[in-house]
Amino acid sequence: MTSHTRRPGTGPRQAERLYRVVLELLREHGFDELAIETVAQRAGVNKTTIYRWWPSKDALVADALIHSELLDLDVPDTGSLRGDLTALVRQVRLLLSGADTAPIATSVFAAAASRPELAGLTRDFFADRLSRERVVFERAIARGDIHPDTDVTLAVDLALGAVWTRVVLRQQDVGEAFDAEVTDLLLAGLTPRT
Amino acid sequence: MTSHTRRPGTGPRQAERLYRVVLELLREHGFDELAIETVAQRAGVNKTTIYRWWPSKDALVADALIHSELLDLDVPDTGSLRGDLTALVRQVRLLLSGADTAPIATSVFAAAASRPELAGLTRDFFADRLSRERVVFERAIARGDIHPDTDVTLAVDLALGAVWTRVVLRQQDVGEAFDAEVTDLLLAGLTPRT
Amino acid sequence: MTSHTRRPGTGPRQAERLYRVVLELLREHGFDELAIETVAQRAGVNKTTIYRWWPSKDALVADALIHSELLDLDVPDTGSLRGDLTALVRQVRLLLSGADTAPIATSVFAAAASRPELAGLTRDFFADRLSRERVVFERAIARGDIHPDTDVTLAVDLALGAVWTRVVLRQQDVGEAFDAEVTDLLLAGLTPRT
Amino acid sequence: MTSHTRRPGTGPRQAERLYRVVLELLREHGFDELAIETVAQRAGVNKTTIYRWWPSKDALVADALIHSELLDLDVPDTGSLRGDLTALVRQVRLLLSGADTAPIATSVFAAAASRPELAGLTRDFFADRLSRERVVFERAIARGDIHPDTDVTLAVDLALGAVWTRVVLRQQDVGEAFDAEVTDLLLAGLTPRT
DNA sequence: CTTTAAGCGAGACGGTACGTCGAGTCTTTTG
DNA sequence: CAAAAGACTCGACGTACCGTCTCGCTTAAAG
Repeated sequence: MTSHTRRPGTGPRQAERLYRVVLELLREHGFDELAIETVAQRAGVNKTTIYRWWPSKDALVADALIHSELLDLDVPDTGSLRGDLTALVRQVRLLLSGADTAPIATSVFAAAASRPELAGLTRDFFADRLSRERVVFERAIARGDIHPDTDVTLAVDLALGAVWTRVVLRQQDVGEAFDAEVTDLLLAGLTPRT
Repeated sequence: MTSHTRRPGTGPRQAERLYRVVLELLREHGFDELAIETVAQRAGVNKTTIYRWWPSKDALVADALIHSELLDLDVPDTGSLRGDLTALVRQVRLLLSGADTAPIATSVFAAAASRPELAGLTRDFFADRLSRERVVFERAIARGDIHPDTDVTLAVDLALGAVWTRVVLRQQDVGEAFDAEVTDLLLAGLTPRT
Repeated sequence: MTSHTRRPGTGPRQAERLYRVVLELLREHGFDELAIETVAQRAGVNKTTIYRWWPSKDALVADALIHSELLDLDVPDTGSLRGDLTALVRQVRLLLSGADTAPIATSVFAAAASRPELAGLTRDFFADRLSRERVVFERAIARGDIHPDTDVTLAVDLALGAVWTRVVLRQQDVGEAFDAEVTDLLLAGLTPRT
Repeated sequence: MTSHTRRPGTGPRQAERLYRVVLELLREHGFDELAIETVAQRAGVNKTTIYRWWPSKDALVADALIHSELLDLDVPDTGSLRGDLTALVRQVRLLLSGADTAPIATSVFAAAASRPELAGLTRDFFADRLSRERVVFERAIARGDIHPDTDVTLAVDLALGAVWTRVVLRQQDVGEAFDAEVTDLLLAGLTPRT
């Protein structure tokens, strides 16, 4: 995220290639099955070279993810809180259940539960998301759609958590309908009563 | 959960001891660090004996958890939906953040994301919970507190997911206040407007 | 050398095969180039199995040598000290310069200079030899050929050392003539003057 | 030994420093443990720089030794063969067992057994010594102390070898007495009988 | 009360990946 | 443009667990 300015010719020359392979392998086998040896082989890079630059598999994976677009977030601006919320839920749902992203995202965020180095990544990722999702709520407050004191974090946690629970814990497939349902329930809870 | 009726003298004689050790080790190091060799050593049981009865670490852990009281749920009946909901959230929160249970529950449920054998356990566990939590909502419907068509699963997913998100993904400590906040927001979403 | 009586089915089952391979590889490449991985591969044995029984390459090599006939010594009894001495020098010369034995013996004894585990082997080997060579001198003393106070160790060291120096340090090929020359000079030094 | 005459400013500018470090490290850890990487680090020189000038560790060590005074020999001239011989044996003994020189000399000469580049050094060293030790014997011959046809090489090999055997192979500490004993035995063998 | 099968302990093994070390080569930058 | 710095490949190291197999001893219920 920060771009360390290094003396030229310095730093891991094969980083790009490695990141690509890491993401591929994550997609194919998930985080647990990811072996550094495999990364090295498939990238045509020596194992030693990997260990020279990353102290652990976790660090490498974290870097690969940070470097990828996988965790990028589009802050929606549809004009209504309902539209924006639905869009947010949809994004998370796709991340956690899309064929390409699910194996990566779920296995990494899950692994983060017991791995300090990934925990950092995960915390940052969700904090970063939150700070940008906040905008959506601020616009809603400005429009008078919801109460100014709304606990944004809590709302986001409910929405995000619903997706995680349904998709990861209950292992059920859900579609667009789910986005709407979550939005509805949440909206009902947030919208001030007349 | 099903209790296989075996001819007596049949089946793993050391099961109890093993389950105890597994839970101890899960508590101390989490699921990832749990090694069958360690279980065998600490239980004073030969590794072969474990493999005779359980095909994998996952199966052993699943059995140990099923056999324990760790995942038991007390269906609350406080007289009000608010009270019941708060109690439910509280239980989950304690499970996922209590010093004794957190390392076990989070590491196992997280691991389930990529391990079929644990996935079954997890799915069953949450399905089982859900079927019993349902009662709480049925009582509320009977009392006329919420609409009869309420999507109970969705409500539970929001509540449960909020806890998971906050505690596991954001890695933040929360207390009783959180239970109430989640309950409030949810209740507001569920309660019919005049 | 001692044959540990073990409970049956106990101990390294592949020892024989490994010893054979170790000696082969020593012969082909010398001690320095000997890699445990290579031993394992060529013996069709897993690396782990080797490390289970021998703590180090040195220990394995030591065992392989002890187990072999390579270091065996034939105590000569030709009737004269000259004959016996010549035979002894000859044996050492062949050991240190024979196509089959030289790479093994020289590389191992040389390596012993800086490796405690081989040092033991080497010391024992030469001590053992000495104690048996002593007989030759005792017979000579009995015959009155040499003085009873002859320093046997010293004499042996001169003989043995001459071979080592010429063959290993000077890297010169020598033949039977050398045995006789060494014997002559030594004999002249040992034989009492009239 | 040969001092390559180079155009000034050409050639390894850090040679002196490297030689010093090599000798230090040899003294501390012996030849086997000597790593080029360590030499580079301790000398504050890049590894590449070393490889530019020396094709291998062996070559570097050989040069370092040639450049040092460690292998220098003082040709003794005490007036008697006995005195000269004792002095020669003494020198070798000190070289092979002195705290400063032993780790270097034994580990390098031993390694030479299996390393062509060091073999050259070793051969040269002992050949050079021999040619200078020869003087001692020539003086003795001139004095009529020993027979003109004396095989000098053989005599030297016995003396030198006795030290190597005792010190390196048998790993025993010896003192001045040893020098005298070797000398005595040898002298008895060399001196013509009346 | 004994006998017989289920359960178990003990020991050895092949296998995969780990994280590290050092050798030696190649490429890029700098003085 | 030569020398130094930096990145790299390669092979082996010694370790940790995995999961499997064989064999012979316990032990407890059923005859």
